[in-house]
Amino acid sequence: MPQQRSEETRAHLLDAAVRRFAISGYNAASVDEICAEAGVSKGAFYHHFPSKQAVFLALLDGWLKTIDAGLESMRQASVPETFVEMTRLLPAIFAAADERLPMFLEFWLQASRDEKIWEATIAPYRHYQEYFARLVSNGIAEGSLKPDTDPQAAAQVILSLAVGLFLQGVLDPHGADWQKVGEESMKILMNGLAK
Amino acid sequence: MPQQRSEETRAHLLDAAVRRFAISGYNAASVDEICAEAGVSKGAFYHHFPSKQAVFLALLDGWLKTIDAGLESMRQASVPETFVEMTRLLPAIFAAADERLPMFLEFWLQASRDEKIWEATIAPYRHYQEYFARLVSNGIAEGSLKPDTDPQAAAQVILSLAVGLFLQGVLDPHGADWQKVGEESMKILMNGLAK
DNA sequence: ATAAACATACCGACTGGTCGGTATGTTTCT
DNA sequence: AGAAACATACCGACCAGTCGGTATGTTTAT
Repeated sequence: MPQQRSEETRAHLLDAAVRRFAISGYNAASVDEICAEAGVSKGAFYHHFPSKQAVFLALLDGWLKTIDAGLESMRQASVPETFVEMTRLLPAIFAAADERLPMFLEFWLQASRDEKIWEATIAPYRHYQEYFARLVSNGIAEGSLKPDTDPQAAAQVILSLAVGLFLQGVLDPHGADWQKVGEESMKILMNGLAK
Repeated sequence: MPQQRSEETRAHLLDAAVRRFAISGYNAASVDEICAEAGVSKGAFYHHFPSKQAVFLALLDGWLKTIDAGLESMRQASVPETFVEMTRLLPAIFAAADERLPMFLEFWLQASRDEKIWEATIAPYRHYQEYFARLVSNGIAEGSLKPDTDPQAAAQVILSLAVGLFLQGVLDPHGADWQKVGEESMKILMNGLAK
């Protein structure tokens, strides 16, 4: 019977890793720490994962899939109004991050210094920008958006705003009424893009 | 006349620290590394600074002063148009950061986990938000801005956009035409806020 | 049926290396 | 002389990853 615990142990390790990474950060959280929290030995850790980075990448992969699933279900819900989609998508994209965003950011920083890791982990995020750019293009074609809007740039602005909002919101949770700021930012964005 | 080359050595250490922090990051850059780049010994380092963190705080302090100076000179230039001030201020605020932003972010992440460090280092940034909020309030009073705009929230949006833009621009320098994105974001922002 | 042969899951002591910081010099200026 | 301005050697803690070993399975040959 203990033989069958394999998957369970792996799950425990992943779960413990999330918590420790979220609390201490990717670098500060030691493998020993994670093992202690998972209640297993270091041997078990290295039996399931080849390295510390591998656990993080496994977690990251899971979040990316969650986000993609959210994006897909949103696409299938087929709300015709592009702006409504936009405003609903921004929270959805970051809902899978929440308190885990700081560790993701920490990893982002390290990845930005290592091109191989960057390409393998962060670069895939770029397709969200393409999605927003398409929404903007549709809006222009429909005539609901200002015709001189650059879709690529606008998409970048939307994503930048989202990143900035959540970055400040997560790292400075007591600094502002983020609910209100979120609504206000959407209002400004929509006013600025609408024809 | 100060004894020996004390001030010069200190300057060399600060200069070396900036470069190493920018290249390797705050944590990864070791004190030995910084000393080697500065061409002095570890003893010299700990003669001038009580700790590794102290060097970083000294650098941070310098940047904050640079930013404040830029803000002040901008205020004295007394451009009456609030929006013009705004669009000019955003680059000014981050001009002093540029390639040093990643290490600042790394420190930000660590500070967010330690309230004392946070209050001493990051919290003072909040006064920029007050400044933007005042600009928005003025705009509403003048009648050039939508009257239902929440100044605090709008200021937060402006700062969030700036943070998001520069974060993406610095960390993903090849990802977009950041000049164009910057202009586009200002256009959208101004359109969204103007009455 | 069962024992031998093998595979998987896990343990925990240990290693090699790193790094912030310190203790103890030595030199140089006043 | 004596204090400031360094230099050098070293300490102790930490930490990712390794490795020999064990316990608990599963498969295969008889």
